[in-house]
Amino acid sequence: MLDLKFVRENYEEIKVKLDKRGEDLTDFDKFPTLDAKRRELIKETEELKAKRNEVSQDIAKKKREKQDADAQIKEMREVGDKIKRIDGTLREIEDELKQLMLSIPNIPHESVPVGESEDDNIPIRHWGTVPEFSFEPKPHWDLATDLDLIDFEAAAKVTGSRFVFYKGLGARLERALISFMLDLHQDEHGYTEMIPPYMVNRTSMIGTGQLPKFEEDAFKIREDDYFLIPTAEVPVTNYYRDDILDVADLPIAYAAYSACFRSEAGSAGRDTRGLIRQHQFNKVELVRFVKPEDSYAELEKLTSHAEKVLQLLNLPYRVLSMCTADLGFTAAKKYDIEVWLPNANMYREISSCSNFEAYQARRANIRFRREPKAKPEYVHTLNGSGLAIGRTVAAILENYQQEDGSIVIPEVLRPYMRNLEKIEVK
RNA sequence: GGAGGAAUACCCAAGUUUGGCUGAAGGGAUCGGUCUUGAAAACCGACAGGGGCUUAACCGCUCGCGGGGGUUCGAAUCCCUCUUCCUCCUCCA
Repeated sequence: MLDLKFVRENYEEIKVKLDKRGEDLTDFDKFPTLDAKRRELIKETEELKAKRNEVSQDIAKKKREKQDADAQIKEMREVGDKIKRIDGTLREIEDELKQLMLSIPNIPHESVPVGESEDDNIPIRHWGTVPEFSFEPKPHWDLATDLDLIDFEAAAKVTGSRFVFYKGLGARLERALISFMLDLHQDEHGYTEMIPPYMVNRTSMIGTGQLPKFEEDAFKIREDDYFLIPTAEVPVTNYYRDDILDVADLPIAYAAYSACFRSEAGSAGRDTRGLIRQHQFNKVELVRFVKPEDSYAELEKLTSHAEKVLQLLNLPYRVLSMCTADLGFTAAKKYDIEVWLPNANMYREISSCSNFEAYQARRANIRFRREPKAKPEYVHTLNGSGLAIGRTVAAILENYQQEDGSIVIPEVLRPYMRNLEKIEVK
């Protein structure tokens, strides 16, 4: 959510900036009228309330002195009715304005490249060497099935499409990656480990920006109005909803493991095979709460933490700066990290690192105080995958595959795999 | 799931029966000051956040006693509803 005053004072300028996102902004045109109307009604009703308060005091005094106050009571009855009418209208206006503000995306940072589609995202660095194979590299789903690491068909029977069973060393590899990443972020990067609830309420989903606009993307538990989390970002960011943090505690950093659930509405037919696009997948998510002036340096830091995972796993990747059209709804700036997949012969997203500035903090009301008596300010929030586990498994299988179909286990994972060096065909 | 009880400012806690100088007593913590070589103690003072209007700023006004709604001229106090927590029963990993 954007700041009301800021929008009021910079309306035309903001409109131009938001237009670069390619979002439909017809609702935004209603802002000046709604905003003005709201302020007018507030002024009106508050003047009446001031009068009512004053006269009520007078009535109280008269009552105590056993004097007659019927005339004033009658007058205030009318004032009360008027207040009720105005407050009713005001509530409607405020609801409408709130809905409008919740549906306006974040303003892109000035450093974000202007673009019209994902083709305009700018690669800013590459790491690692794309492996050369003396044979045709297999897709990870074939490797996983041949080695009995993952059962796609059984999951389709038991649940439906886009679910998997990890089995044996496959399950162990998944678990090794989770532990490896959590250990790295905790021990080397200073994050506090966290396992959040996998369901959240509607307010939390609004807080981080998934709702109200993207309800169809989430799985919903209808009886309770709960949602399965699409990412640990939602519960972890909302951990501090309505809180005022102590400046001395900033930056606050959590590395959260969770399963993630996505309906993948609108992606029917895309990535139907393999681990790339699942309804349920595991992820280690990095979340940071920082001082506003630090947030862009923090974004670089956060991104480097995610990159470090790939470096230690020795998986080639590149980092892209997402353009205005591909930023997502809530981010002011976003880097995607894409890992090399040999069979697909292309880079695929494995992490997304974003600076939301105060956009989420304003929605979720997360603030901090610079001094004991100072006025609270909104924190800046950031998050990034560190990393998506399923896609990391896919990348390891494809990049570390041998001609005989076996998989060499990356060295950093071996301590988590009983020092196993290789997964071989039985 | 059933039966009770509770929610007041950073924490504890009065006030709710009998609605009106309580927009909130008192204590603790914290911050500032006096005293002291320094500290403690004692004493004095500050201590609610948010929206709006106005102002150069201070001030003033409005909202605010878990959330939301209602009754009333007027609600922390009465009514409805939701949420959370506690006790007992039931169930359960």
